[in-house]
Amino acid sequence: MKYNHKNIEEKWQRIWEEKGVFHAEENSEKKKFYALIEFPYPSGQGLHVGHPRPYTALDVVSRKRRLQGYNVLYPIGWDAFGLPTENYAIKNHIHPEIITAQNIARFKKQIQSLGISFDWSREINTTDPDYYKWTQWIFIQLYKKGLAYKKEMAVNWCTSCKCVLANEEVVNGVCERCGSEVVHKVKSQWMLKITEYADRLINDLDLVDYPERVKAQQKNWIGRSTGAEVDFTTSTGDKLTVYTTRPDTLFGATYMVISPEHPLIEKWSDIIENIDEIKSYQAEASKKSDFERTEVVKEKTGIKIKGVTAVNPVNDAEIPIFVSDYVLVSYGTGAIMAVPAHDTRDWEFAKKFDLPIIEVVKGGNVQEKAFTDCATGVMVNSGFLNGLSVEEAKKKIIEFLTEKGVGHSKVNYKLRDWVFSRQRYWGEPIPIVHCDKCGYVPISEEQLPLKLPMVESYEPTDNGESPLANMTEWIETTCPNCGGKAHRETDTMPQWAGSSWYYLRYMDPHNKDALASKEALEYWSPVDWYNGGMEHTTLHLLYSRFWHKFLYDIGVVPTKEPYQKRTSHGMILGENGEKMSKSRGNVVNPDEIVDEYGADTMRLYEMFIGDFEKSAPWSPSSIKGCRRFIERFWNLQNILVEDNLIRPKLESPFNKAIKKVTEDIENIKFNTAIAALMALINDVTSFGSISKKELAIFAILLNPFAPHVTEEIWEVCKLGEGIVAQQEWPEYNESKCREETVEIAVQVNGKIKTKLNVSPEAEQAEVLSLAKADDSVAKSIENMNIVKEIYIKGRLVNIVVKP
RNA sequence: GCGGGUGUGGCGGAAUUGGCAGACGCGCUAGAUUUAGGUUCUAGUGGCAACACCGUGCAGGUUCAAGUCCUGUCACCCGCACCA
Repeated sequence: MKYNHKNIEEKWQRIWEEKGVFHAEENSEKKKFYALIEFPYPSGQGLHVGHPRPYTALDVVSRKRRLQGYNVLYPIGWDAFGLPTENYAIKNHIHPEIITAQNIARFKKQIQSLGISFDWSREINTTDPDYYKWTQWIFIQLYKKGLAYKKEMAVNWCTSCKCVLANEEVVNGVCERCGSEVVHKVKSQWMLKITEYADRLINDLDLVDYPERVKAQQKNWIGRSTGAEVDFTTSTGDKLTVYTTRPDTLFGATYMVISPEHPLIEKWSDIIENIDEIKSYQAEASKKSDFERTEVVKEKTGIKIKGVTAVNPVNDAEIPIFVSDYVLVSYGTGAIMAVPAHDTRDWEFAKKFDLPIIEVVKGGNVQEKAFTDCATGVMVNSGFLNGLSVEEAKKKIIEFLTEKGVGHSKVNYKLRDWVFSRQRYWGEPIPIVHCDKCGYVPISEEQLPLKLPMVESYEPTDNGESPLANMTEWIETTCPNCGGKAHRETDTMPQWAGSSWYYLRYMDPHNKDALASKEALEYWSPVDWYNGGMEHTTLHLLYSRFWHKFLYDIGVVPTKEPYQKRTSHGMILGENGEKMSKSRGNVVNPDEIVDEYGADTMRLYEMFIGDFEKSAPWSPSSIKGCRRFIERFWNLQNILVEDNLIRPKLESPFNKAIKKVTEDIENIKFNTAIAALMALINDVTSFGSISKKELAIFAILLNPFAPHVTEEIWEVCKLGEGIVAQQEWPEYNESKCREETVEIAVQVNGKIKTKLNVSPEAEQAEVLSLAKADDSVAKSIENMNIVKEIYIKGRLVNIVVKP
């Protein structure tokens, strides 16, 4: 009876689909469980073996939850807008819609061959107008609440994609997607005020169960810092405001630095004596790409502004002002007070330009290097702050500044508002028109969806306009407000738009009147378990938390947070330990594995490969071990006996296995759950037979990992009513997990001498006398004084002796 | 520099409150079955000639007992980074 995975797997996939076994129930009385994986981008490459890892993991959880009596929602869809499809369309002159449909068909077939228990009746697609209607609707709500706004600003411009990027999409100064150079370009862009939610995005992390590394990374990205804004007056009579986290060091501020883009330079252009020099510095700074600006170990550069000075508000000292690109225009106020004694960057700058360094916190040698690690120090050279601790000085100086009206405490964030426009074709059209009279006006909600027009060419234009800009008939429209002439916005939304709310659509995917019904949102919210990649922590995960909080504020969703629990899978690497990629030539296609070994083997190996949260290299030979296990399981029917009970000898192995598998799945320790099942099969085969009852339990335990073979054996061996997927998850009995005898170690002075088989309940005296009866133990304690005797029940005894 | 993480056999990886290091799998060795290869089964498999001894990145410490706790240190990975 050789196991024929092809016939059997196809058969069960067909049965599940026909019976709708994995469809989430409507109006159910059962407790709900909502499991979510990040929906894939259907690329032209098809799946590689990394994709199924998270799908299988949450499939295991979902299948287990169904067996535990939950109404489970485990959906899938397609995040199908995006650049690769558009680029392929341009190259091959095929409409992106057609390519998307082809790619989806391929992905779907591949995923279905794995037997993942997705509810395909709820499949969604972000490029479907019935879907993006609601993406546009959310944008209009954001606009109405003042959270979407248009701004002329320097944006990240990818020279190859010819498109604007969000800060989050720029990695090491290059485009995250294509690796090309990113430069700054001033453009009018749609922006979303994610910064308004910065505090809540940090604080509400306390409400959710995310891995520490995810929380830390989000907090780090948002970058909240508490400090003060301080106004310096200048010799021109202007106010120059700086942001500092160390207002306590104000007496040590010996000069100021403003960024090359600071607006006061323009204002002072007639007064500054060396304006030409400053202008050329500005020009140089603006030419630099992000890549050059972020290059490490760069020496500080800068120019002193001649003809303008500032006055330190605490001691009226007159100090010089410099222009330098080490001060960023986009953070704080674009200007700093420099305290070289206690800041490394200021110190380097001061040394180079020979500026005074005044120690204001005792403890370091500030002429040698900046003393920055000074949170516990005492203030010196600081007038009325002298003798205070840093903490006290901070409070006191803020009081002082506030009273004088020259400063106040201030919270700052590294997080920037979200650049939301893309100059591309294959995205959701932004549902706004511009009217000369009324300005920007959203189109009326009845007119949604605003569909993408069919065009001949999707080429990005060289002048930085979207391809839609050439579509005159589509652009020209009337103003929904005044009925006058107006033209449509030609930019589209970024790929992150559709994925910022898709989990809500799954709850009620066919709803025509709302993104989802109130009832569905109430019943299914929040997502109970969301698994996704670490690379989305500061992109998708942060963006969707922001949108969700907004929807909560306007009363659309019932929970503050979208995802209750987040886990993150490790990457599956190529055989050579490197990241799988086409260019490295180490990509493994799951189709080959499914074809040769079957979906069950593939699934099992994906889960057994290593710790789910860590990356692991693909190993073709290790897969064989999983196939062997499936076959050994299948062959259990050869030693099946008719008994319908668990035989006493196997009570402990079965109870232990149930406990281990039950707990390990919850703790995302899939690898050890499988190891426990392998250990169980070793116990059973060495015992020599398996009863119907035992095989039934085994089949249910293994079912979440290997659903096809377990269904088949259930049917062939007539193990019970219905199919495995409709059974109940087995219970274990803690007291029956114990063996009749346990092997305990016998140590003398912590060194193992022998091992004993005793009852787990054996008393100390009994075990010790047995231990001392052993030859090697007796030899070790001969002529020695016994100092101490330790007995840990079921584990070991240790006899401590001294000469 | 800041934040997070990881170091255990030839390989992937196990190890509850400190309590037998190496579960489970791969690979390897030997034997059985087979015409052969493969498959399957049985036994073995941290190092070493060893029942001694040595072994969880390295150096100390606490303890009857340390992969696990403490102090110091090294290496690697991920994220952020001239963020005032």
